[in-house]
Amino acid sequence: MTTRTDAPTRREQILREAARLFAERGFHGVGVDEIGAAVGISGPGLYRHFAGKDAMLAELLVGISERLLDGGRRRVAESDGDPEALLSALIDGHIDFALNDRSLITLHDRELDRLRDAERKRVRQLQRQYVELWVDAVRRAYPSLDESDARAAVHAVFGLLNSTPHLGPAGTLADSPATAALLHRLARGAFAAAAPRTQEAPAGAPVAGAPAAG
Amino acid sequence: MTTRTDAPTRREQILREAARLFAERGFHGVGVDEIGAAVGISGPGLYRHFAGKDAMLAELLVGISERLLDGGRRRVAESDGDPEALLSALIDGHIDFALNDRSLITLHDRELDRLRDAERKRVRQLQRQYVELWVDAVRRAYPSLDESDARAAVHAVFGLLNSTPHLGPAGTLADSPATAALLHRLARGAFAAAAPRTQEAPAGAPVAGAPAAG
DNA sequence: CGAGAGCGTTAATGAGCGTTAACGTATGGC
DNA sequence: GCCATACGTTAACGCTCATTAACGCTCTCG
Repeated sequence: MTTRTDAPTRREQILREAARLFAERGFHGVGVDEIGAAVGISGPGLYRHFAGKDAMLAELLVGISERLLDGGRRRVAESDGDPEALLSALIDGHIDFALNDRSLITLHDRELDRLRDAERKRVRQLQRQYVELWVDAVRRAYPSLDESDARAAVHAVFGLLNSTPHLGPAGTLADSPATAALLHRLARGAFAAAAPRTQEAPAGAPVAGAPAAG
Repeated sequence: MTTRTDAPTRREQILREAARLFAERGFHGVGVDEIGAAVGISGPGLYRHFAGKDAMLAELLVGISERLLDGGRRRVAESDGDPEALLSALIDGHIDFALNDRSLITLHDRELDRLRDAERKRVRQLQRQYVELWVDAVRRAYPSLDESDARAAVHAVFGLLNSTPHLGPAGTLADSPATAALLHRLARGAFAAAAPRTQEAPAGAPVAGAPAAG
């Protein structure tokens, strides 16, 4: 938790506002004038800080992916070996991020295709590493899960945790500790149910309806 | 399952391709020429079938929302009163949709803001009704859940089920019945874990790490 | 003081794109 | 046979918008 005390630089200010606007109306739906206006300067003034609109998006997306991966790695490193605790820590970390940076979460999987090849590859690689980090943790906690199921479950739980933007306007009770705890329970419950009945992970309700789909 | 046998009309053809393209590159990222090319006509020829690009998006989004809500209502009507079975049926229905119409799922929560006021309101209203239908079903299955938690859980499970676009390119093993079954288990597990320990819904693993989020 | 870096401004440029105009071509009923 | 309708076409038009040009202001450092 390295908290910053110095004032946010103009650059950071721009990035934050751009993230908000991109999340609200999409990359193509936001004009540079609008971004400028959001920080009190107008239009082309942004070019003193960024090479272009694309560069802002790239920096945002790469930054998000790096932060997520770094956080995940840190938690793995700090883990004492208890797989359950590690999984809980990963979930909490992701929830923190999802609740505090909703707009970044929205961007993360929405505007990736708008990047140039180099940056898109880099972001995808970071995302992949983050996913695999989770997959390892999940499989350690639920050894009966095979790899592809674990990966699908991880993607699904990301979808679950990233649902925070749909919880209502930011700043309401939606981002309370209670919501964080609820999301945590949901994620744990999902993982527990992913493993097809094992002895060490007593999961799932007594199987009411036949779950077979299709 | 009202299967159509007659050939797809040009209109439908256009809608399907537009959905795919919008999902891939975003509404603003796709030009009318591109949509036209995808169905073998070019650019302005589309205007014989639609009033404009906006109209295509509107018809897609309204259509999705109506289909989802109708399906949900049908399953409620067909329910024999068993809340567990109803919830399972709703989940299966949503999974079917998510697996078979990935691009529509993607559009559903991504491009809503690009609609004009009237249509946006209509879509939101349909979505709200669909959510409330689920909330009712969930609360019947898990009476100990209070309403706002149930609603948050429903949104989260939608996020979980709608993660299918992230499962890899369509047509792979990702949209197999096994994946559907896995998603079903994940959703049920999440709901079961949402309710804070009740006697009738034996949920959750033996609470390994302290789930409190910081 | 004076030079130059850092930041902004407004005006112009130029491409992309949704939409409309104007103009064919088949088809099917009277 | 002929007119209307359905469905396309290509060629403008006009607007939006990212980017660049050209031009200040205001510090700070020598």
